[in-house]
Amino acid sequence: MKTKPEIEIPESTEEKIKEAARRVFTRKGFAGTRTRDIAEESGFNLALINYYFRSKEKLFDIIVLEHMQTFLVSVREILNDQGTTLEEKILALVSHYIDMLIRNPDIPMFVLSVINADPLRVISKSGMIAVNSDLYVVKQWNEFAAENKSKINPRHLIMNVLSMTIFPFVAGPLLRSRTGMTQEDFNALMLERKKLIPMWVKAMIND
Amino acid sequence: MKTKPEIEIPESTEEKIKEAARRVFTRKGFAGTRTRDIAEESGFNLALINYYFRSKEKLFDIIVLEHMQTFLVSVREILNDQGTTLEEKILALVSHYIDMLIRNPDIPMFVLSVINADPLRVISKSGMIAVNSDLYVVKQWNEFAAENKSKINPRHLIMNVLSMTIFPFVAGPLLRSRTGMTQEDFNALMLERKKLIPMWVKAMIND
DNA sequence: GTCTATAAAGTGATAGAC
DNA sequence: GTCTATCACTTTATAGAC
Repeated sequence: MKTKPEIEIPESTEEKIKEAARRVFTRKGFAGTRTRDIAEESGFNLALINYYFRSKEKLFDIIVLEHMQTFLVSVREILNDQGTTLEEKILALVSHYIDMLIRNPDIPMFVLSVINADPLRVISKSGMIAVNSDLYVVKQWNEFAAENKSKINPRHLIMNVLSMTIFPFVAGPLLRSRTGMTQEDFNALMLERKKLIPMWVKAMIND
Repeated sequence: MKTKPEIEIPESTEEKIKEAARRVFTRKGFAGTRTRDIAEESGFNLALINYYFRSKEKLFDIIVLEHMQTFLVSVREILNDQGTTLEEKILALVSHYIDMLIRNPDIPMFVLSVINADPLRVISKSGMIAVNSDLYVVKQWNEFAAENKSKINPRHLIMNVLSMTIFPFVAGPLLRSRTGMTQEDFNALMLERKKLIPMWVKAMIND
């Protein structure tokens, strides 16, 4: 068994190409990206992309899977937490998403584009590590609704939470180009929403 | 002066190609569309596309402009109406958008993709027939806020209205593929929102 | 592993017949 | 106006040198 080298190995070529691919694919999509763009962005040659990843499509699938995971990871954990109330879950979900989206503002547009281009394919390829009806939050909501504490359709509720949280990032470039708002102004506005959205949603739940 | 023919002329070749282009571009974007796809979809030959529109890019620009207009038309009119209250404007806006989006569910994804790909280019090309600060609604809001009737930041308000109205259509394919919801179920849910969104927004305005 | 060179297929646009 | 055929160029992928 070989020992690991003592010092941190600088990023491998494979990893560098993958990162370059992530940047270019995320910005320009599959059809809009040429393997040459990725090669140039990575600082390596065209042939190396195929050496490491066999094809443009296989490399793209890897990026899609990564972004899906970024998008969905820890959501299940939040919704399945048996130690938090419904309201606390919404707060945690919104807060988690806004922090993540400020770090990765291009992901939602990318993910939605890919899904709209071919919903079935993405779901089969990514395994769709998603939110199903076994989640604790579903049981929790049913109990809550049974006690007649809210009449809002849970589909509207979840739609509103995700809409108010994610949509501003999808529409960000439009908003900024129209108002002259800087990236920092925009991020500050989004951070305000971490507290505001749960407040608005609470009002919806309580009629 | 030549007289117009008495009977309705059937759709011209030019118009048929444009409609085919609209369908294909809207679904697959600029880079993902081949001029051959448009030719096939239209039932005509490749060469005719260039005969009528000179290039793929020029044809694309026409489609973008059309969709921008569909997206923005009558919004200005609604917001500038001096005979309606703020609440009535929100109701009219949401109602108008939901009806339009049920008829054209693919437009928001297309428009947002194009804007995200190159915000400045789109705005210059489309003239961006948009909503500026001269609108009557701005004056109306300022008066409303001056009377201390609401403390909500109008940017959050407009973001919420647009998010809750438009985002479900962008995320529709994802939602439907996960829940097995049919197109009709989805549309019915959206129609419910014509009344619900203004109600929720009203609660936000009144703290 | 990484490069250059090139094959193989695809793509936007046009020439020219009808 | 509409078609077929083809040009000129791009793009993915691979072969083969180092």
